[in-house]
Amino acid sequence: MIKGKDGTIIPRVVIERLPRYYRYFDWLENKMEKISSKKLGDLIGSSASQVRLDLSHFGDFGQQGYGYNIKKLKHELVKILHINIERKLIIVGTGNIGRALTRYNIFKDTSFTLKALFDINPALIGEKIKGVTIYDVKELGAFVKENRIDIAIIAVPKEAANDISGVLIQNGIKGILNFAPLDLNVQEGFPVENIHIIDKILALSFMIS
Amino acid sequence: MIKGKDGTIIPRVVIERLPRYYRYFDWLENKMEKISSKKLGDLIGSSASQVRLDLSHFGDFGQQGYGYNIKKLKHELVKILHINIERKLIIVGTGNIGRALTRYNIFKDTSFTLKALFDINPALIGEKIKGVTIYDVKELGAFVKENRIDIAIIAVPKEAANDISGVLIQNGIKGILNFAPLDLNVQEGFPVENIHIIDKILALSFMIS
DNA sequence: TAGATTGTTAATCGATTAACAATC
DNA sequence: TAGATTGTTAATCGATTAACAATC
Repeated sequence: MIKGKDGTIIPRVVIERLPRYYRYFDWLENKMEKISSKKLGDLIGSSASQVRLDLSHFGDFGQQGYGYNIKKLKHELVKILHINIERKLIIVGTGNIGRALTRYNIFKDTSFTLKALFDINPALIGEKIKGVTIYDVKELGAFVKENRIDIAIIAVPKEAANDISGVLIQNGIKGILNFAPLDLNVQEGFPVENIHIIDKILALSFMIS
Repeated sequence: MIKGKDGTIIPRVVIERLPRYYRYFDWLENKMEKISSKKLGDLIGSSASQVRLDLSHFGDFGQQGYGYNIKKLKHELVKILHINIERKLIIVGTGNIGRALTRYNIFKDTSFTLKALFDINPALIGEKIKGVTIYDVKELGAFVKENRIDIAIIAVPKEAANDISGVLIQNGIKGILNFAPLDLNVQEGFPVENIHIIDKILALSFMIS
C-alpha cells in the first residue's frame, strides 16, 4: 500500500486520522482563511507536530510564517481521499441498519452515490427506499461487476457476512464497510473497515466500572 | 484510570481489544474446553505474546502446559467488562439510527437494558418502539438522574450533540456512545466512544485509490 | 517424567513529540 | 526586516514481539 508523496507507506493511524482532518477543514472553510498547525492541533486535539507530520506524508501544503490555507488544504484533502470523483456504493441487507443508512442520507452532498440495495427476503425485492431499489441478493455478484461498484456496506446477520464478502470480492469490489459483528475472512491487506457497535458499548461498560 | 490486577493502568489499545476477546470466547464456549494463546492468537489475528500480555493485565487465567480454560476465561471477561450486572441505557434521538438501534435488538441476551428513548419532536413523544417509550428531551436530565442511567447513545444531529452531552454528564451519565459526526466537548478522560460512519467510508475511499 | 504453555522481562519496532534550520 | 511557522530529523515514548525460566 504505497501512497505517500514520494512513494512512502502511509501508516494506518495516519489514514484513520485523515477523515478527521477533512471534517475540520470542511467546517473551517467559511470561518477563516488560514490556520497554523498549532491552532489546528488545539482544535482537533492533537499536537502541532502530529498535524505537520501527518500532512507532510502527502505534500508540502503549508507556508512558513503563514500556516495552511484552509481552502487549499481542503481541496488537497478532497484529492487525497479521492472524493473528487464519483464513488459507487451498495448496501447488502435491508434490515434496521441497512434501512437507516439508506434513509439517513449520509451521502448527501458527497461524491458517494448509493446505487442499489440487496436482500434475501423475496417479499422485499423490488421495493424502493428513498428511490433506491432492493434487488435479490442472487444478483449481487453480477450487479457489482457490471456497475463497477466501489464500496459495499455489509449489514446482514453475521452468519451470512462471509458468504456475502466472498461474492463481493470475487466480483471486484474495492472496499467493504462491515457492520456484522465478526471479522471477515479477507485476504491480508484488502480494505475493510469494521463498525462493531456492541464492541464500543462493551468498551464503555469496562471503562465505567 | 487504574484498573489492572495490581493497580496498573490498562493501555487504551488493550481496552479496545477486550470486546474482541469476549466475542471469540463467547463463540468458542461450546466448541472446545481449552485453548492456547498461540491458537487463540491465530484465530483472532494477533500474536500469542499479545494475547498473553493483554490477559495478564487482569489476572493469571492460564495454566502452563494447558492453556486457557474457555468457560473460565469467558466468565472472567464477563466480570472484567462488568456485564454481570445490569447496565441501563437510553438512546437520545429517534431518527434513523436511533430507531435502528432500538429495533435491531442489539441488546438481546445481554445485560444491557434499554430504558427509554428521547426526542425533541412533540409528534413522537409517547410513541413506543419495541416497547420502549419516547420521552420529551426536556425530561432527559431528570430521567437520567432518577433512574441512574449508565450509558447514553447520542443519535441526534451534530448541532444538538454537545448540548445533549452536557445535560447527560450534568445528570450523572457514566459513558456516552456518540453517533454524531463531531468530537464531543467533554472533560479529558470521560468515557466516550465514537462511531463515525462517514469517517470509515472516507478511509475506505482513500485506501481504494 | 517430558512436552507444552504460561506470565513476565528484555529487545524491537513504530508512533508521537521535541527541536531547529529554512524561509515566508 | 523580525516574527511566525513550516517540513524534517532526532529524541522520546509506548506498544508489540521475542525469549525464557517457571511449572502444570
